[in-house]
Amino acid sequence: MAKIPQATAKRLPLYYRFLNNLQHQGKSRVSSKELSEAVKVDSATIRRDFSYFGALGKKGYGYNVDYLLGFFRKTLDQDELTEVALIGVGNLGTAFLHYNFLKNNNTKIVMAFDTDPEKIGTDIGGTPIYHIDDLEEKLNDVRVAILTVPATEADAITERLVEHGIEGILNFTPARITVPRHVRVHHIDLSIELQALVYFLKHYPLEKTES
Amino acid sequence: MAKIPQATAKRLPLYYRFLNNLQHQGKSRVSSKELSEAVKVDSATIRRDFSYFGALGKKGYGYNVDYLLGFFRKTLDQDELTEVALIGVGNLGTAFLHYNFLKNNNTKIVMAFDTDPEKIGTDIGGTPIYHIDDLEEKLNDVRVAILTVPATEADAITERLVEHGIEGILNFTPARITVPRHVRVHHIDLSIELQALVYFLKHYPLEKTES
DNA sequence: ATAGCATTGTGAAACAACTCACGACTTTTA
DNA sequence: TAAAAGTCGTGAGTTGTTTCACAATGCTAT
Repeated sequence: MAKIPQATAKRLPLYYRFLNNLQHQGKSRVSSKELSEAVKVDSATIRRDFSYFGALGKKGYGYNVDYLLGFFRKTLDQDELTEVALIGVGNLGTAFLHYNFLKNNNTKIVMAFDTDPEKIGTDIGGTPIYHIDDLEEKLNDVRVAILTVPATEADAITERLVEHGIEGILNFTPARITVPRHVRVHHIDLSIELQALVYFLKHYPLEKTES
Repeated sequence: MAKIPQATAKRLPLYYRFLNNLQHQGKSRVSSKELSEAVKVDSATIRRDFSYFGALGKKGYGYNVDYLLGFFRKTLDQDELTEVALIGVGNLGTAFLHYNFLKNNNTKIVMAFDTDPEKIGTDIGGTPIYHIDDLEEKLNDVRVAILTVPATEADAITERLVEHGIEGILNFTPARITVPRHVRVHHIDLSIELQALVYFLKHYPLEKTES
């Protein structure tokens, strides 16, 4: 399968989720136009995105929901479960643990780590919480971590994760962590997101007109 | 001031924060190369970003931290405080309320809303929590909202926010909310971010080499 | 002073993503 | 069966962003 643009890849889970909803509603067909309105992505972009996987639709008809969904399930490895570790069970971490039950997910948080003795040994939503000291012992072959610790801890823990052979980190701390090139890091910086929104509001006025 | 590329605008808060750190450390000069290593952005990109604001550096020397910082302070409206309302005081919402105290921020959450009677009337980190029924009464001229409610509530609350004249929404629900064109919405979908990371890990192998 | 070094600022090229617009084909309607 | 309507898939153009690479210039050391 040829390489898909990254921008497209980021939209796939969105499409997948919506198609799932449609299927549950019993809808069997959908057009790029309908999809567009629901997920707020231009219909031409949606058609282009789908076209990277071949001709999935029928002219004059649209897309068959079941077929499309089956296709995405394979493509997104929706069958295969990726195990994830959560580091840092503060408010943000806890939010993730509750999120965990979200359907249509090929990922599962299978363990969490913290230092708070109140939390160690308990579980949240079925996910056990271990002491961070036991990281190496418990981690086994988990390859993906969500980092929701205080920024000051980020570097030290990253180093341990890398040492253990982690492959991907979803970093919610403001620290820009340093990793070897074979480790993929996605940064989500909540403070920056808010500041960026505010900046755009002030400097990039939107149209005055209606929805 | 001419329009700055959006990609650049999103990086400004990052630069700003790091420069602030440098200043606190007493450093008075910095090069694009150093900056690059710290924030993980290519040094040419940093120079290009800065160049949109004019010639801020000195060849052969780098940038003066104080000067640069002063410049950004103005540019990012760092003096002006933007008030923000938080809708939904679950785990994620609570995380934001604790975040609130983050320095170097031109934004402040000044009120929060929920339906849980346990929470109404209390405050978290100094931010009062009101009942969502009182949204219109309390909101006053707050123009920006962070939406951390269950997905099922997203549309109804969005409508009320829009009706009240909100200008920007940072949406953490998986729902793709519908708003008039003059309202700016940024979506942050935690589940999608995780799935995208996993997808990239499987389909976009990184170099084997060292950091 | 002067030589050598470091670093910026930017033109131009490369890359990535989005959007338009339309031909081709299918479905629907009458 | 024929005409009309709907929708995909995509070539080509557009826009936005990153990166290269180097001349210009100021800094540092002696």
